Amino acid sequence: MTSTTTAARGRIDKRQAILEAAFDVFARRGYAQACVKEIAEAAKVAKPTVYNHLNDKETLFRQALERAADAVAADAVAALDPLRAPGDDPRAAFLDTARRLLAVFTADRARSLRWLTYAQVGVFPDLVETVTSRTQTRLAESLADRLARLALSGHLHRTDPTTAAEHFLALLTGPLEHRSALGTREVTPAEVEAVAEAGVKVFLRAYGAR
Amino acid sequence: MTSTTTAARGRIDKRQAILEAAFDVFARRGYAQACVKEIAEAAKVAKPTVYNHLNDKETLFRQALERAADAVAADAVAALDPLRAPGDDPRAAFLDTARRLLAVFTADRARSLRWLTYAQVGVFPDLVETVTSRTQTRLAESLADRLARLALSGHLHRTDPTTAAEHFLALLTGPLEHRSALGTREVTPAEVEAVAEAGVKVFLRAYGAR
Amino acid sequence: MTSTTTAARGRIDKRQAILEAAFDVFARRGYAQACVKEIAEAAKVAKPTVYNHLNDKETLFRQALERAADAVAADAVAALDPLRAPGDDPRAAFLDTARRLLAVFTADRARSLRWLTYAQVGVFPDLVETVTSRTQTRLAESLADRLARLALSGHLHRTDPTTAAEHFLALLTGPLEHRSALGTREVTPAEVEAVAEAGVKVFLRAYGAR
Amino acid sequence: MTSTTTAARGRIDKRQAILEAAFDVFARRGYAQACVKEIAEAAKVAKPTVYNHLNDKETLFRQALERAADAVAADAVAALDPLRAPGDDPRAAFLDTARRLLAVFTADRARSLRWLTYAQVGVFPDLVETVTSRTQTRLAESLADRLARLALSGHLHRTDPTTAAEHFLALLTGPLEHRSALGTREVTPAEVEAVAEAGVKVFLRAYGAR
DNA sequence: GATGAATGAGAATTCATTCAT
DNA sequence: CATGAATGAATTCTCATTCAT
Repeated sequence: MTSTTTAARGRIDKRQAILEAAFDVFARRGYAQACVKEIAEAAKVAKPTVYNHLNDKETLFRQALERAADAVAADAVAALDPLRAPGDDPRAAFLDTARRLLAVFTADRARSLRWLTYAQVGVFPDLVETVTSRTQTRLAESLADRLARLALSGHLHRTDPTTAAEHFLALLTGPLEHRSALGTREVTPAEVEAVAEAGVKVFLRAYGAR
Repeated sequence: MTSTTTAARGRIDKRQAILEAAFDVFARRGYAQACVKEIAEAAKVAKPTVYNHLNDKETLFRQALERAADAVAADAVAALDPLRAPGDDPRAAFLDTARRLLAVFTADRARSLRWLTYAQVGVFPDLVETVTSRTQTRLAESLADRLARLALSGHLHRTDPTTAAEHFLALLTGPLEHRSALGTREVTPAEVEAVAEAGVKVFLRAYGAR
Repeated sequence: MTSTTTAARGRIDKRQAILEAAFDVFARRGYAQACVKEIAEAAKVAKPTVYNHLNDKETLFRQALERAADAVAADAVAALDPLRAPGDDPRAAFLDTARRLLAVFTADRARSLRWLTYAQVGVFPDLVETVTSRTQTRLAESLADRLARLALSGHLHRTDPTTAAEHFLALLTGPLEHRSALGTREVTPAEVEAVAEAGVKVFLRAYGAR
Repeated sequence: MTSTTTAARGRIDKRQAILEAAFDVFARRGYAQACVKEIAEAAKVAKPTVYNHLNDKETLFRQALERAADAVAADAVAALDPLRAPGDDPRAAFLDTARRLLAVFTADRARSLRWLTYAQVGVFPDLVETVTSRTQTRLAESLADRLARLALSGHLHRTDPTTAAEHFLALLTGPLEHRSALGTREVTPAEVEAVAEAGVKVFLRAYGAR
């Protein structure tokens, strides 16, 4: 009865488990240093099973990264929610968004994704395209949309929303990357808060109404 | 006497040649995919010679990266020169600096250095420290120094120069990385110019005097 | 009743299909390079079905070869028909037989069978026995029988018919193999005809009456 | 002093040893079943050394076969020597040659070479070309040359020496292959002698002077 | 000090074969 | 009986590293 369902789910589950394990191992070791054997063990599957589901080490890597990229993108875009209905005080909405975005960016998954993507720029350039378009670009565009509405409603100075979005994100991620030394140093919550506040302040001074 | 000198210089030259070749090959292939044989060939030396000069593949990598980091850092810090004596129009000085910095960041060496550093975050975390402290940190601090002087001399609003420096750099590198898709897409000179101008404009609107 | 019959026939058909597919794939790839998956696909069956019908890859190979050997042997022996009632002109009968035999030997199935048998001489020596006894030996003996009758009836010189049969076959297959470079080079019909004629001529000069 | 010589010879020796071991192992196991590890062990070398000298398993196979082919060819051509100066009794010279040729063909190396070549017809067709041209073709042509001279000197009937050569060889190898069941059955010296005598007898009856 | 040759360890990938359905 | 999924065992090949010259 449920047997087919179980079987199908079992297969899907196994695939998911493999991709998850793969992302973890890749994140820990890097693409080349990670070996399929270790991934298989982490996913509690036999090595050939990995090859049955994902033909290549390369495919495995790509799929794992794309999956992570989608998840990160979803989180990041969700972080823009406060800007939907900013109420009277846009500053609070921006600050809220900033905090949420920084939380997403400092989370393990996003950090690992950044590393892995960067690391393979030379080897799989098209993968970088895929990942960045699913994360950075999508996020930047969503943000640009919000900023455009805010400009229309008089909450922001009228300028190119694309550039404004780029700047908002840059003012958050730039200092964060700098302080965390590309994610190798722990950043205290206080520091994160400072980055958020400083970023929002500068952004609003440059782009705020009037 | 001269012979020893010549020999010593020859030895040093060979070492430099190896490190240079190593950086090129690592940049092209990535750490793990690069093989010592290829590096030796690129440096026109026999493989054991590489091992004579640099004990390990790891050592080779570290030294090559540190060497490149020093070069990039020197270029970047030099790009701050216009801010030394900004004259009457700080905007022009900032713009000049911005253009120079972007030129440095888009150059091959800096891009490769970024990739390689990011790529090995998981494997050699301390290397990231070394490289970032020699490049980003040093650059940020030099810039902060300049900004402090400019604030004192009334050319800038008085705020934390460290944060201001972070923001200035972020406003340039963030959009650049975004548009170049981490360096995989070519960025036109016009776009670079646009990034410089937009960044400087926002920076000055937020940090400019008055 | 009918259902059982149908089922049984279906089963047998499937078995035949598998063996046929197996022979094709083995012929194309060789024993070791051929993989069961490919055979299963060629037979339009699932892999485990192959194992249900034929326990082993080895069994599969043996059966496929034996089946092909029987077919080739039947063709070859049939090619001797003209020698049954040679009429007044034995030369014509020999020539006819020679042409038919050469046609059988150059056909794909016989060629593949030869290859595969030879190929596994070291691995399955007894298989060679089985196959050669079903093909070469059987053919040589049938031919010897015919030659004996022809000798009795005065159409041939009286000699050991076994040796004569060997020689007749050798005079055809030897040059054929030589000219086709073991079957890798295409042999034109004209060349085949030349081989047949030269072989028969020499055979009759040596073994013909008087 | 002799050091360089020793080193160079050492390298050459090692290469020869590898090729020899390879041929043995291939002959015993067949191409696909033979594993490089075993070859390396047989040659008393580390596995990578094999790869240093011969890039591929395929290259290894080809070189080993070509080497063996040259050796076999040399032996076979040498077996034709008696035909050079046949004296008054060509029959004796042919018989001598026949015996020698059969000795070459029944020797292990030639048998293995035949197997291996045949076995890979489907996989490396060009290798078959190479090997057969170095052995069969070369032998057939040398023999044809001798036969032409013998025809000119009146010892043989005048016919196409190429065909005659093919027939001579076929009359020897055909029965031999048949009786040895492609080399899997032992053939007694008496049988070999019988094959030689019968072959020569038939050949001379067909091609002898008058 | 520089080099050609050799090696030990390890990794991706493939495949015959077996479960569970 | 037929099949999709899973696995254990092997095998080819690569590479950092070390000798011997």
